[in-house]
Amino acid sequence: MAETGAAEKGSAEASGFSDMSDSEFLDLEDNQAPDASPCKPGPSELLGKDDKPVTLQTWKRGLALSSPMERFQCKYLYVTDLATQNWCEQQMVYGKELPGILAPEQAAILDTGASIHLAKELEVHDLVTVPVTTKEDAWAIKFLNILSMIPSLQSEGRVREFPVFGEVEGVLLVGVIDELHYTAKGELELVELKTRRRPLLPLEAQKRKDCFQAGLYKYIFDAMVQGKVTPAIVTHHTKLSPEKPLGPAVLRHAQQGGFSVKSLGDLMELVFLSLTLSDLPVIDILKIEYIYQETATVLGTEIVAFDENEVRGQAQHYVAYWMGHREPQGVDVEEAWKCRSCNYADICEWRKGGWMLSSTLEPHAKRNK
DNA sequence: ATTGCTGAAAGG
Repeated sequence: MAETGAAEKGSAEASGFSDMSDSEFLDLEDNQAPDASPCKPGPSELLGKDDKPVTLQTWKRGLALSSPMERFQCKYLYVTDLATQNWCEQQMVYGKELPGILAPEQAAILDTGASIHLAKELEVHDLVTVPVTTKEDAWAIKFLNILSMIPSLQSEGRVREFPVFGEVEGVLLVGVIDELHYTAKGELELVELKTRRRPLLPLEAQKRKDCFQAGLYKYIFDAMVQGKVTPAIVTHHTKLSPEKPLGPAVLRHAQQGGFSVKSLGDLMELVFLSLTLSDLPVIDILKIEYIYQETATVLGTEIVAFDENEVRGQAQHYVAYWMGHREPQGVDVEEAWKCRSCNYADICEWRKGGWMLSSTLEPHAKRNK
């Protein structure tokens, strides 16, 4: 009785999925662990929580292999993984190693943000619960969502929670764009909504992280509509089986949406064609909106200047950690204030050794002051 | 194959 589930977000007008209850979806959200991630927790997972003993091979796979990508057993990364890395890479790593230790008040803030995002989404989509058992099913839902959203965007001019995926510096990056819409001028605008607990403008570090996140979305979305994200690339990273039969609920759903596909491979080809032949432009404008959670007041808006080389350069730096090309690093001394709100501050190796040491061993800086 | 598997983002 696999209780796996996925929520399909479809436009009511475009696909006629309007009459399904969303209560099931909400229950699903409540039961979800806060730190879901495409990576297994790593070492702690290998200590044999079921009856099976830890084999030498498993041990080696878990600990001796070089790259974090392998150690955490990830096939892909989330866009938010890299964004979190931008905030503090060391904190992101601890988050992967020791998941699920979030302070209650932090969790509450995230929860409120998630609710506001969901409410926004419900303004333009209906949520449909589709039971899935395999990862092929789960990806099929993602693809069906794209297939229904493209015509929605082109006819109604707006979609929310648009799935994106693409190869960035050798790894597959997966994410969801908050909102895409056409402006009055006919430009395609991405909106990244950020809700805030306090009615204050975001600090530079916050903006930097959010701009990077938005930039990554554009980088991936543009690649998708330009035909650079092929079914072969996706299957290569995810190890999906294009010929594996899809679950009955997923097949039924595809039919209801008017898509005659018999396999995941068909579906991927269809998505590829739809992305490249629907006259979708690249994203023209990147906008970040900061909203006060309590009153829904807009605190600030950032229009991000997209610099492809800049985004790719940053991505390259973060991916280098995942590939095992370099050790993780924490924040610079100037940003040590971030540690105040970090759950891992007291165990942080970077704090113990790294910056504290390097800052006291800077003879020139000391003497010149 | 003994060899599996993953909603992304939620904010600081």
